[in-house]
Amino acid sequence: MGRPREFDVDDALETAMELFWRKGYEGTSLTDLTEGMGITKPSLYGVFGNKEGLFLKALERYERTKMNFFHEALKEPKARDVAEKILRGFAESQTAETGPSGCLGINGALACSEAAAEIQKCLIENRQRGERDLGRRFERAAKEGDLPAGHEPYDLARYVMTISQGTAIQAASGADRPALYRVIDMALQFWPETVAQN
Amino acid sequence: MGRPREFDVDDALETAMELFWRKGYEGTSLTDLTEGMGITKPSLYGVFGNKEGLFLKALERYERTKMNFFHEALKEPKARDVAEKILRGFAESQTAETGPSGCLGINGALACSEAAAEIQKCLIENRQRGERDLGRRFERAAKEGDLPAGHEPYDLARYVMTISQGTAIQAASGADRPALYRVIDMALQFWPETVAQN
DNA sequence: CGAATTGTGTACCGATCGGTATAAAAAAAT
DNA sequence: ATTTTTTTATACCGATCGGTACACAATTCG
Repeated sequence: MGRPREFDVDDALETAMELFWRKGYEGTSLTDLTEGMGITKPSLYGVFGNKEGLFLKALERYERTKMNFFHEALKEPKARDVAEKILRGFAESQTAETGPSGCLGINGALACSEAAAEIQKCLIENRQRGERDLGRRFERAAKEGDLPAGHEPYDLARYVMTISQGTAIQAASGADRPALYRVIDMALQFWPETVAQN
Repeated sequence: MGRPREFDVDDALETAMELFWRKGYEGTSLTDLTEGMGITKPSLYGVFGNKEGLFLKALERYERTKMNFFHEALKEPKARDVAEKILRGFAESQTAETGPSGCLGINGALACSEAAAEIQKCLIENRQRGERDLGRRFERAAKEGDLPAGHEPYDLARYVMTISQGTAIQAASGADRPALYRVIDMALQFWPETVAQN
C-alpha cells in the first residue's frame, strides 16, 4: 500500500549501470545519477540505499545481462572453444554500438580514492572470481587431455583474462570490434585448433 | 634572488607521480598531494600551475623514468625481441616492489567525470602514440621479412599493446611479476623464435 | 470518510573539492 | 639598512560532494 512508485526500478538501474560503466564509480555524481535516471535523491536512496548500494546492484545487473556469455562459455566441451567464446564475448560487450565502451568491472574503480576502496576491492574480487572459474574449467580440460601441452590450467586462465582485460582498455580507447577480433585471432593462434587426441 | 625554495621540485614531482599512479587523477585530492609532497597549496600552484599541470608533468616524468624501455626496445634488430622487451618492460614497471602497481597511463583516468575529460583524452592519445610507434617499427620489420607470416604490422602492434594493457590490469589486481612473465611467455609463443629467412 | 503508509519535491546539512588573496618570511641587490 | 623579489603560511572562496529532514501528495485499509 501507500503511494505508488512513479518510475521503473529496472529502467533506472539500467541507466545507473550505463553511467557507472562510462564514468566509473567516483566519476559519476549523484546529480549525474538522479538526472539520468529521472528521479530525485530521496527516491534513489529509498530504493537503492545509497550510492554504494546502487553501484553494487548495477554491477549485479551488469553481470546478469552483459556477462552471461561467460558461464555459458564454460559449458563448451572443448577448452579452446571456451577460450574463444570468452574472448569474443568480452570483445562484443566492450564494443556494443549502443552503450558505453570497455568494461564496468574495470572502468568502475581501477584506481581511486580511499572513499571507493571497498568498491575497488569488490571489483578486484569479481575479476579474480572469473579467472578462478575459468582456471577450474581448464583443470577439467587438463584431465581430459584437452589443453595445449606444457601449460598449467590457471596460467592459461590468466592468459585469457589478461587478453580480455587488454581489449577492455583498447575498447575504452576507441578500438572497434573488428580490431579486437584480429587481436583475439592472434591470441588464439598459439592454441592449436585440434589438440593431440589420446 | 628572493626567498629560496624549501623543497626539491624533483622529489615533490616523484611523490605526485606515485600518488596519481596509485589513486588516479580524480582520486588524488590536493590534500593528498600537498601532504604527500610536504608542501602547501600556494607552493604547489606556484611551481606546477594547477592540478592538471601537475599531472601532466608527473606523466612526463613517468614516461621519462619508467617507460624509457619502450623506445629502447624499438631499437632491437629483430621484431620478436622488440615485442619481448616491450612486454617484459611493461610487466616489470607494473610490478615494481617499491611504488604503485599497474600503469599510470591507464590508472590515471580510464573512466572519469567530465572534469577530467582532457586528462583522459591525453592518456588515450598517449597510448595510441605508443601503439603507432610500435606499428611503424613492425612496418619496417615487414619489409625486412622479420614478421610472422599473415599478419599486418599494426595488428601485431595492437596485439602487443593489448597484452601489455591486460597485464596492467592484472598487476593492479595483485598479480605478481612471475605470473605476468608466464602470460608473456604464452603470448610470445605464437611468434616463432626464428622467422623464415629469405 | 478518516487513518495509515509510502513515495516525491524542496530545501538543506557538514565535508570536501580545486583554487586564491593576503601578508609575513627569507633571501639578493642597492 | 632599505628596497626588491620570491616563497611561505594562514585563512578563505564558491562550488560540489554524498546524504537527509521535512512537509506534502498519492495510494490502500478500516
